[in-house]
Amino acid sequence: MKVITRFAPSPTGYIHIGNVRSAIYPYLLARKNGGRLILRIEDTDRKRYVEGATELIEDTLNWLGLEWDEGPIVGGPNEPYFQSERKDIYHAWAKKLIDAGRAYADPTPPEVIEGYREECNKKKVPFLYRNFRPENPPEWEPGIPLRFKAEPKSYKWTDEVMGEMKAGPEVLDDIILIKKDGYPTYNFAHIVDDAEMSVNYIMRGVEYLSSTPNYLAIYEALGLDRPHFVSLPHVLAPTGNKKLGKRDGAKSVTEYRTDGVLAEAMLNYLACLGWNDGTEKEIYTKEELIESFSLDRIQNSGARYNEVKLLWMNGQWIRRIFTEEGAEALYARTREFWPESAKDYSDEYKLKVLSIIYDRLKTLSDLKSMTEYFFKDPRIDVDTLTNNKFLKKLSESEIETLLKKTIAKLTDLKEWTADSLQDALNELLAETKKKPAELFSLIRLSVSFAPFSPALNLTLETLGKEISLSRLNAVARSI
RNA sequence: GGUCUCGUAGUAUAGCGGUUAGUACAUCGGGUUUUCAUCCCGACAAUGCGGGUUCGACUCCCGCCGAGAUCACCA
Repeated sequence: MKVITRFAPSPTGYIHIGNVRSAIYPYLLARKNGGRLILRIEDTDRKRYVEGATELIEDTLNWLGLEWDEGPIVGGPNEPYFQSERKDIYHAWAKKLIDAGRAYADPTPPEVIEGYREECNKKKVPFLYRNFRPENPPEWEPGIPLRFKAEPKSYKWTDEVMGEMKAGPEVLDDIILIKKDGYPTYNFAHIVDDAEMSVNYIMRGVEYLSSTPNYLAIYEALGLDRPHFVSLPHVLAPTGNKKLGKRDGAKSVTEYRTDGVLAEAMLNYLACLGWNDGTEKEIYTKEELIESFSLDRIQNSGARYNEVKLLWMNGQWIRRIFTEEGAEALYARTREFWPESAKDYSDEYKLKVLSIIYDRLKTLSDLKSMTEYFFKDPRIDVDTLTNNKFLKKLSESEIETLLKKTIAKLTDLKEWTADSLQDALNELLAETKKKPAELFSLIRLSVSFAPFSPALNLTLETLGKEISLSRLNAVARSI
């Protein structure tokens, strides 16, 4: 049987890291099994609809490389893929239930229903609407909610993650199928759509586990085959025990993107949060994820989101792309991350800077603060020099002497390469009888005034002879 | 409150009746001619509690405790 699954988000805002995982797993399942992934937009709640949210979802999926086989943009045999455009379909299916005596129009005003609920709470008995069914329901027509007519019975089913499940009649109730505004509820719409679209694997958060018996009753009443159910555990917020949500300040996937997190790292981290293949492998490409994915290794308890590990993984990916795909491949992804001052420099120069700094990056946006001195003369601050832990035992005149010797040595240097610079630096060390910590710190700080920088010979080589010497001279004059 | 789910170090996890309970992130220490980072080495650190079953339980069963989900004309 061909696997057909879907990602069915509501366009109510951005996609954050807590909910993008329910797109990743269906994607992996579909690809692993040569199946299909459908993207369906569940926009039946007009009050929560956010303009532009659909585009944001599509954009996020594209960035992560989660391409869908059917849905908005790409189309497919089951159009339309927006629930708001499928009203007629839901009404036709609702008719089937009405004709079978399994649905009824319910004109009861919300306040009255609320009264029933309070009454039950007061008596400490569970509130079940089926105990309050209206005596003579009218003919169903638009403007009146339509309810399912539940039969109190027990259900058993299998959840691919949670295992064997069962529920008694006490959870079955007359849920709303079609709202007063004519739009279907999620509870009804997803069943109809999944049936129409031949979806046979439903992956969604565990919060739907408790509602499953009610869905089972509807499948049954409609004579539909049950799909496979896959409940995905929640991603928990960094603190507390709640699922990660926007109110915890859950960042959108887009935000991480602009902060210089690579799509590969994001996909890798999120896929492995709550799933593993049983090996000790940590870094997975998308293809490796597809290859090793399996439902039975999805964790059944919530996993806490840990940004520190995401950033570690991002560093791993930055280095991996550099060493395996090449400096240009990494450079191609850095365009919007350079400091303003780098604007007029050549690609060649920036590529050179990137190749000596890349293994220090946790995110691409670190480039902004870490490479400034390659593009713009740093502000000379003598205190930084004299307060440095290696330099503070040197007197100002000693510093001046060392700088002069360095300038003389480098001025005479014929060839300005990493190797010749290293040789010259070593000679200076011998001639001045200074420790590397002292001499190198002095030179490093004089040309960069940065808290850290790449190996000294590489920094000087990249900066070039002219700039290196002019910066050293400028510092020597300021002492 | 009813119903359901979950419970290995701070975090993510491996384990599937017999292990010195493994790995990664984090933390701490050390190494690689300066710094920061990478890389390498090392240290710290866990089976929620109580009963069973068993020669033996993290692993199977029961109870408790703790955490979460759900009980909407939201999805």
